[in-house]
Amino acid sequence: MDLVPIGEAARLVGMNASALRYYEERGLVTPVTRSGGRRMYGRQELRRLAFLRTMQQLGIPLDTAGAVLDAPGEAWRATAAEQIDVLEQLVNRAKAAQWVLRHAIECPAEHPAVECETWIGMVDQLLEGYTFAELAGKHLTE
Amino acid sequence: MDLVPIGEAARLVGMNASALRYYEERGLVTPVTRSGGRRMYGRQELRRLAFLRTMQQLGIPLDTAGAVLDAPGEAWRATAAEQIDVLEQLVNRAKAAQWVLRHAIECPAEHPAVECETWIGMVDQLLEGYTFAELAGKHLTE
DNA sequence: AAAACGGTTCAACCCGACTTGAGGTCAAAT
DNA sequence: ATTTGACCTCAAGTCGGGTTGAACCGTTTT
Repeated sequence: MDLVPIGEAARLVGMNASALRYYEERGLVTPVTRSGGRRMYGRQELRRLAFLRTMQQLGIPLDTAGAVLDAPGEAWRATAAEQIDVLEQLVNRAKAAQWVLRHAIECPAEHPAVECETWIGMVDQLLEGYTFAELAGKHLTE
Repeated sequence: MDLVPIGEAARLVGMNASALRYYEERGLVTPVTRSGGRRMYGRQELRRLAFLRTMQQLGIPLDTAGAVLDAPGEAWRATAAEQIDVLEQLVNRAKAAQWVLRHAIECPAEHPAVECETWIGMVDQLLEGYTFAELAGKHLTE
């Protein structure tokens, strides 16, 4: 079965052993067995860890990610679908932020944030579409 | 100039007023002026807030995002370039996570995480490339 | 004139996600 | 035989990013 102890498991998934104990405490990943009190992890557990870590790094709360893995019956499908949307928005925002930054580093201006019209327009667009649609309206219409 | 007080500014950028005070305390965004003790924000400040908020939501620490806006001289260009890379990785991971989830919700298996070979293969790939390259080697080679 | 509204300060608290430290166990290497 | 290394538990601490609450201050509506 090729079971690995906590230190090795942690190394394999790129986390600290303390984090694995913490995940266990949270009920997210339980070692498949214990040999002489020591936690032993199998493939299945490493996969869970890797999945959870990936989602966590993307800003998905651990409990939400855990629900995709463990929600009873068909419930997990709904959670998974929601997370696809969350990730979609993440990707869009990240790309928008990249456009802004890419422009900035190519910009001849001393500092785009204050001098460059293109930067300014891009940042204003970053805002539009999320909560900021009113900017052009009520206030601040130069 | 169209200055707005803190509550309106917060509403426009989709944050709480308390967060704007906190950003000020951190030295990230200072109201352009105060009128009778009250913070007043202009366009420039709203843009800073929106940029910072966007970066923060993507997992970029506030200080790092602030450095893009304020690093002296040309230093900000290097920080910006780094953040483009960070965001690139973010996008790749998010897409990988989406693939896994998309497959999962289409999968006929009771629960992909335990039953579906495709899911398993995808999660294993999530790991490869980040710290997990050794999985196929040393341990756990079934 | 008094209540409501939106602002102010400051200190304290909260939350998620861990990490750290003290004190102990056990097996293998020196 | 003892030291080293990896593990154990449990309580407490840390860090980023805020929020909350108390006590207060000016307008402006009722």
